[in-house]
Amino acid sequence: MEERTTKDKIMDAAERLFAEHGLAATSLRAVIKSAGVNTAAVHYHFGSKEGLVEAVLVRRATPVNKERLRLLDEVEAKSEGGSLPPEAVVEAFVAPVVRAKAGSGGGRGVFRQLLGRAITEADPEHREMMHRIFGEVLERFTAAFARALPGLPVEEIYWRMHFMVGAMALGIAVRSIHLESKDERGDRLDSELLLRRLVDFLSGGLRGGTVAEKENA
Amino acid sequence: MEERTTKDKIMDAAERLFAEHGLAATSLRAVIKSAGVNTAAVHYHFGSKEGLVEAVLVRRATPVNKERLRLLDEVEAKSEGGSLPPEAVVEAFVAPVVRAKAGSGGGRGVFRQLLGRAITEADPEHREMMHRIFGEVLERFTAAFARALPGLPVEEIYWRMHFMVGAMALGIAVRSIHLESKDERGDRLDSELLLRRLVDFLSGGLRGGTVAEKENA
DNA sequence: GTCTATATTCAGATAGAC
DNA sequence: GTCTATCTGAATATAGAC
Repeated sequence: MEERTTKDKIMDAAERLFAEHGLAATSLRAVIKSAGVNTAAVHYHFGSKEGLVEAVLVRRATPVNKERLRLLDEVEAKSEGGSLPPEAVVEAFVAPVVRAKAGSGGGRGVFRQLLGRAITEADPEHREMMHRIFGEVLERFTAAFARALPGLPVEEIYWRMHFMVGAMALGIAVRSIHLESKDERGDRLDSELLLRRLVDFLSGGLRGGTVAEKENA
Repeated sequence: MEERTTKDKIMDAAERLFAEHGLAATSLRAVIKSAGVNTAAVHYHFGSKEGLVEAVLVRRATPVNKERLRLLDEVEAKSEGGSLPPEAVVEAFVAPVVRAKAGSGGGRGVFRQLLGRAITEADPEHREMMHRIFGEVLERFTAAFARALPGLPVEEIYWRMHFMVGAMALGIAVRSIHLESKDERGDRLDSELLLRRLVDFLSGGLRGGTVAEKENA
């Protein structure tokens, strides 16, 4: 199978345009034109624009989530039942997203859009989609953070995971702005630098004091 | 002047709809209908949809930024030329946003949308607008963080401020989901709780180690 | 400053032949 | 599975009377 199917052509074009112009601002017409496929093909293969959006997101998120869980497994294996280093868990959570390669179409751009959506859109349908895509990973990491940070209430962990996601999202967004003049090698190096900065910041945040402690003081 | 002008009616309606459905998803038609004004009034007063968006954002951001600078002035005055406590600077930066009252139309919702936009939209026009609205405040706080965290390179401060903004944005977004069943009193209390959680997390993050330190180790 | 009416463009989605 | 042609609605924006 050398041939890129119509479905793939559509997803590749959509991903590139979503990353570049945003989800809402990208029309199916633009996707169709860019992919060089027939007008009716999108509805035939994906049913609706939302269907296409989800398909594109899932295609990128699947390997990223798999890598996150693989790294977390490694960290847990190394700990041999002892304590988990918070930095290592943070890194397993963040690194696969930051490193998601631009590849053909811009995986990072798609994640940037997706994470931005998590902020702007609060409707139930959208939350369901996010849960389908990230639910399992979030549960696994919530448990891991609970182990890495004994004594921190689960509710606090829940909030801090959201703070982490937000910080990561804006980090990726800002980086995408600073990126235009870089070649692939510079891109790679910048990824690692952003990752180190994020891990430092987030690890420090996770170790911060808690409201409860202050109330008891 | 008891009368709400047409301009105000439009801005109030737009703000409510922007907060509820998002900027892109809100049509001028919906704004016009909700405000009960004439079809051409929006273009007459604001020139375009973008003009309306900016007017709404500026109206909310102005008092918030003023309050941020007032709080920062207080913190700096208290320090009397000595060291600045990072937590106090963080709180001055975050509190006015978290506390922005829903009022008539949902100030917080508008900020949520705006911050989401900061992530999803990377086009130059949009960045210019953000700079017009937040540039001055960001410069003042960059300087304050530099004083509060001596030894931390300016570039690191720059990145950590972005991480803070992202964490704050997702915190506000998640809170807006958990909010529907609360009355005004519960709303107020939750604001303060989220604020404490954010300040704890962000202060911890600011104190985190740096890439440079690790490279020199 | 405000109104009605409308121009113009483009969106998402479908029908039905092949 | 893919094509052409088109429906239906909605978007932003403007013209020109009052």
